[in-house]
Amino acid sequence: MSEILKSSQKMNALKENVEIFLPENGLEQKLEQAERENRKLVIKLGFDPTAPDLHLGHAIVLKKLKQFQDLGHRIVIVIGSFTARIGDPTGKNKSRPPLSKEDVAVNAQTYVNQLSKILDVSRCEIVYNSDWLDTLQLSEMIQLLSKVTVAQIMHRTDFSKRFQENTPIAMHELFYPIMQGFDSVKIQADIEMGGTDQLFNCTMGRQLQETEGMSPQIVMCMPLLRGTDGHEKMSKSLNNIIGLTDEPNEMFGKIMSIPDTLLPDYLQLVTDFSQAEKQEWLEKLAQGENPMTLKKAIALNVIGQYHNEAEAMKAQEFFAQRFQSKTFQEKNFTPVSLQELEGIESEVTVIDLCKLLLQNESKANLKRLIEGGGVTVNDEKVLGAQEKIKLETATKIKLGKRHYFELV
RNA sequence: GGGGAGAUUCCAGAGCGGCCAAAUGGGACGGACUGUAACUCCGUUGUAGUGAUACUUCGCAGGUUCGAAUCCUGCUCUCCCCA
Repeated sequence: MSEILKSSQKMNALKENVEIFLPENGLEQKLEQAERENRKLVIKLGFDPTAPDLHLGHAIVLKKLKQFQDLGHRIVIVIGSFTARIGDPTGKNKSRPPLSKEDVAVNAQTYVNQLSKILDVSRCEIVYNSDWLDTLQLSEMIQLLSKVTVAQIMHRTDFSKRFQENTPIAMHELFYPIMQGFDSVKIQADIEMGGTDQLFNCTMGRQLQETEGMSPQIVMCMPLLRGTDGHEKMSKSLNNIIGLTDEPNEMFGKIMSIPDTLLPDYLQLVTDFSQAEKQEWLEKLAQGENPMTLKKAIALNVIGQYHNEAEAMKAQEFFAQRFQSKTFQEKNFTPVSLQELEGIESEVTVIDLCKLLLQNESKANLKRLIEGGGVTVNDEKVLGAQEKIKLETATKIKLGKRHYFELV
C-alpha cells in the first residue's frame, strides 16, 4: 500500500467536491503511478483569455488545484491564446470578436493576478497554446483530425442538440475540442480539471494522448455553481457572477440575494467550513433555522477568504444598516460631496439630480424609476420627475433598491 | 450545383403598406409584501424632451409609395430537401 493511499482521509479531501472522475478509479492509479515513477503529476487547467473575471464558480476548480499544488504536484495553466480566437462552442451562436494579441496578453495578466487569490502563482507553470498551435502545419492538423470521428464529435451534447434544433454549427467549432485535447498531448498532462461542462473536451485529451502512445490523462470535473439568479450556471455573460475581486459590500449583498434553494450548494462548494460544520448547518436548516442566518454565515466566510475577517464584519454591518434597518433615516447612505456635483444651481429637478448620481443610466430610464416609485428623498417618495428639490447638506436620496446617497 | 423557407426590439416569437417604438411570453428593472430569499400582486421595459413631439430601431444597400418591419431589386448570413 502506498504512502498516499494509506491516508484515506487525505484521499477523501482530494475527492471532495469532485463530481466526475474519468476513469472512476483514475486518481488512485495516477497517484500510484507518480509514486512508482518517483515524479510529480502534471495537472492541467485551461482557460480562454476572453472574459478574465474569475468568480466563485472558478474558485471550486482552483481550490482543487491548490490541494494538489500543496502536495507538490505541477500545476500547468494553459492559456488558450490560440483557441480564444475560435471560441469554445457555447451553443449561443454568437460570433466572438477576435482577440488581438494585446487583448490576450492583458486578459492573461489579469487572470493570473486573480489566480493568486487562491493559488501560489509563482509555483504554477503558465503556458500559451498559441506557442504550438500557431505553427501547426496543415498536414499535422489533418493528421490530428484523422484520429477523431465525426460521430465522436457529434456525441458532445452541445453539438448534437444544436444539430437537432437546426441551429448552425460552424466547422471551426468542431475543432475546438480537438485543439484542447492536443494541449494535453503537448504538456503531457496527467490530470485535466474543469467544470462538468468540460467533460467532453477533456476526454478528447485522453484519446489524443493514447494515439500518441502516452498514458491518458484522467479527468476531474467539478460541479458547476449556479449564479445569483438561482438557475443558470455562474457566468459573466449571464451577469450572475460573484467575482473573486468584488468588493466586500458587493459580495455580501450578492450572497444575500441568492435564492434559498442554492444554499446547500453554496455551503458545500464555496465555503471553507469543515465537513462537520457543513453537516451541522444542514441539520439546523432541517430543524427550521432561518436560512438567512446561514446565508450570512456563508457571506462572512466567503469574504473572509477573498478579503479578510475584518472586512467581512464591516460588510455585514454595512448590509445590516443599509438594507435591514427598517427606518429610512437609520439607513446607511453613501456621502456625495455637493462640490463634486459640478456647476449646479441650488435647486434642481429630481430627474437631473438622479442623472448626476447615476450617470450611466439613461434619463428615460431614470424617469421610469421615479414614476415607478423608486425614488425617495428624505423619507418621502417623489413621483414627479420635474419636481424641484433644494440641494442642501443632509439631503438623503434613495434610488431603486440599491443606491443610497446623502449630500454633504 | 438545384429547389424551398427564413433573418423583428435582451431572448423566444407575432406583425406582412398607415391605428407599429412594434402583440404575447420569458428575462430585467421598479413598487407592495419580505429575509436585497421564495411566492403573489401591480407597473415599467429605444433615446431625447415638462409636454405636444422629434429622432434612431425590424439582417445590409438601394428602389417604389404621400407613407414601408410590411412591396420590389441586389447583397450577406442561416435552416431544410434533392444532387
